[in-house]
Amino acid sequence: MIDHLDGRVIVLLAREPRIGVLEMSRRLGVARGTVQARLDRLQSNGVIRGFGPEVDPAALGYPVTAFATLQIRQGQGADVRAHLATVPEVLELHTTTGSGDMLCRLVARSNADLQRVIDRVVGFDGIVRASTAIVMENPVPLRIIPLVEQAAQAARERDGRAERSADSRTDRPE
Amino acid sequence: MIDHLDGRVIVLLAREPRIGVLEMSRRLGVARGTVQARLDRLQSNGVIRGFGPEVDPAALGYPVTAFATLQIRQGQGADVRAHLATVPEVLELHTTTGSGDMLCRLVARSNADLQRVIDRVVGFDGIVRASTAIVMENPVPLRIIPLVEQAAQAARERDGRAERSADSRTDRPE
DNA sequence: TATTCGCTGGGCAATGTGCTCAGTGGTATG
DNA sequence: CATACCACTGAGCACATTGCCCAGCGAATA
Repeated sequence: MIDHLDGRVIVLLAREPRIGVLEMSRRLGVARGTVQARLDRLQSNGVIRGFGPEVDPAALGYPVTAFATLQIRQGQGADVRAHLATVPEVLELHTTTGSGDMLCRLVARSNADLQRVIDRVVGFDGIVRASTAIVMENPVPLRIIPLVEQAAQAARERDGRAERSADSRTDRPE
Repeated sequence: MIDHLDGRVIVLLAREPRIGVLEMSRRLGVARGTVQARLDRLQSNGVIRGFGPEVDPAALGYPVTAFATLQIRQGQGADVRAHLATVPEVLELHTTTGSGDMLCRLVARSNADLQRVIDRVVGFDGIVRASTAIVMENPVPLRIIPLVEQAAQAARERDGRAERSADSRTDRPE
């Protein structure tokens, strides 16, 4: 999937997002064209979806986050999805196995405002029941780097010794 | 919190992340320095946390996503948090109100692999029970733009008519 | 009225970008 | 074994962008 150099590119990019290709090539000890090519490949692979700004809902005035588990009336799934997509406070929606049918992440301006949001969310015919859990703390914010490092490490071991020699040239660790 | 111009900056940045400040200023019809200043302010405000690459776990070889609700033994919260932070497959962790005590997002290489991940997650003393919901579909991937637009619109209405005249040129308020 | 603040529009040197090229060493294919 | 292919290197080039400076302007504020 991705090799060790790819991993280092991603990690570096995650740490200093506004870094340029040239500076990256210097840090990684490879040629500029190589970094360029890796980046292009990672993006066309879909490994890197984009570089959108990470916006903090709290700073936007929505400090309350909650997760709602929804039970859907049979056959209404598509309508419910479309409905939820129109609610800006619904940041994310998944269909799941288990007791609930859908799980969505909500934000609101306050606990009181959350009531309004939930009313809007469940105020739709196909939704039978909703159970909500308000987020108090977020000890591990959404992260990907540990997984990238694990994937890169796995690649290193998979391609293993065969790469070692080339490795010392193309993939020097920092 | 943010005004209309801030909103446009964020939306534009979300749509074309690799765009430069100069090109932005052209698109938005304002001076380069203005965009520069707005961006700096948004970042120091914490509205924009960063521009980290968005990595797709599926493309990394982790196509299975799940949400686990954990029940924690009283007083073991801190230990559990520390434990979960060491598991790369734990992408996110929240403490919540409601029947569970924590909610975490997991990824795995397969359904079978998910078992391994869950075993690792719950294989820790402080965790009493875990209930897992596997994600089937993701009709609304994590998004923020609708919320940004709503916040920007709210600002526009809040500062309202008073700003109208200036608006067409400077797009001010805060 | 004087001050402050945000925005404009311009100019400047330094830097980075997109692009191209030849050369090299591994790896697969015939 | 020879060949083609692929990824990487290192270099060069024209061009655009950046970071930084400035003076001027209008509106809000004291």
